[in-house]
Amino acid sequence: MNGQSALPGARRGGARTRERILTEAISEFADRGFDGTRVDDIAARTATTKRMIYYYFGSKDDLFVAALQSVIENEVLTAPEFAEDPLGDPVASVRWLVRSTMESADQHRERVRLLSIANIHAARHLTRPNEVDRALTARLDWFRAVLQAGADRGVFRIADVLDLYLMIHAMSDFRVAHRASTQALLDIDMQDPAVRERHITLVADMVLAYLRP
Amino acid sequence: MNGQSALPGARRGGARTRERILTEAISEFADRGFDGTRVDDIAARTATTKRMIYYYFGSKDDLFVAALQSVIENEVLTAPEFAEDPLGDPVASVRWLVRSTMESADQHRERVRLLSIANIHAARHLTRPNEVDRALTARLDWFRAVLQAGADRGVFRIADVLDLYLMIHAMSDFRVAHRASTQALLDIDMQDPAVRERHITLVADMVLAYLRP
DNA sequence: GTCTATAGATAGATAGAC
DNA sequence: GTCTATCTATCTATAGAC
Repeated sequence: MNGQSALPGARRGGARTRERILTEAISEFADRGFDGTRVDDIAARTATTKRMIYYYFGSKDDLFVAALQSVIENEVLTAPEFAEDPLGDPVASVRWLVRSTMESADQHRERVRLLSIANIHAARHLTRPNEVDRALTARLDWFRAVLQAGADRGVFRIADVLDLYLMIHAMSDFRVAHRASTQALLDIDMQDPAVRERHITLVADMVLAYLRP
Repeated sequence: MNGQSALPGARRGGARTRERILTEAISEFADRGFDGTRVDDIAARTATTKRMIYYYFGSKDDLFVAALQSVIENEVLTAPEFAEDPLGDPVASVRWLVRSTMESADQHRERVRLLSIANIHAARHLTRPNEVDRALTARLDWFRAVLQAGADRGVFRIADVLDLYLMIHAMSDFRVAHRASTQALLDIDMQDPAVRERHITLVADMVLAYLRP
């Protein structure tokens, strides 16, 4: 809008640079962990220099905070809309939740790995933006309504929605975060789509069997 | 105790030094991750110097390999003997397996964290000593016999022993490895013994409900 | 087996011009 | 907003005496 840095072209250029840095940072952090990642390497993978990383993000820590927040937001915001009416078929709704959670973990490998890395550092990089908070609350509310509808109709027993949600996520994330050791110790290939389908069915069956009155 | 290096006193002293290094390495690696750990810091926590770490372990990588192997062996070797006869009560046997797996993860926090860290680095540090292999095989054989006994008696359906074992471990390890983020995101305190008991019951109920024909 | 001292490389972060 | 050049600290690993 003026002759200096606020021009649309400059702003777009800046935004693109910032985004490219963030993209490469996510990839490097996910592959090498926080301390294993070199700021120089991230810069080398972008079209710019290291100086821009500090210009936009201030520090390596803050860059990781931004990377973690980005992948979480991205997963939450691209999550499929609830395909099932919580007042419709409770069994189909639970199956849908399990499938979408497990497929989402598989598709957002970097979110799973970054969260795992953040936990090693006591999650000091973890923030919870309002958008994420809202999406999480909405998801839990939906799940609660599903369980309530099932209980009202006598097809589900009473269950703790938070604990169930936690365990579904535990099994989903573990498949991605512990891929290497599971291959080495149990010889299970979690990248195999057939194995994934088998696990989706297993987890859905476990949850539904638990919920049966 | 003596003048030279081959005397028993020296051997014991050396073994103690090596063990002290390993103990502190496990603690530091578990707290800070592989690249976040400083060899100097490990040395500072022992009664010796950094030089001894290289004398005994050769490199930081090999020290991590030894640390990971040590915590895995330690957990496997201190695991409780099968308290249940696989040909006895299948339901009680499954409950016992779930409880001992989940309590073991809680008690061997460093094993869980080191394995999580190893997975970030594609498990390149993970070895599988014969002793661990034998214990794992014995455990799976026992679980398979339990499932078979249950099926024979018509109280269990046919199930994949490996997948079930995997999911029990997923839920056990996740509780420890993702403690920080679960506290932040879902406000669940997994260090609370009451919560642990709730989760042990939940997981056992899920598995047993799934197994019901 | 244990120590002091240090090599050699590289990390995160910044100065300052344009 | 972007670049080159560089500071300062620190890291893994080793040399070499005892």
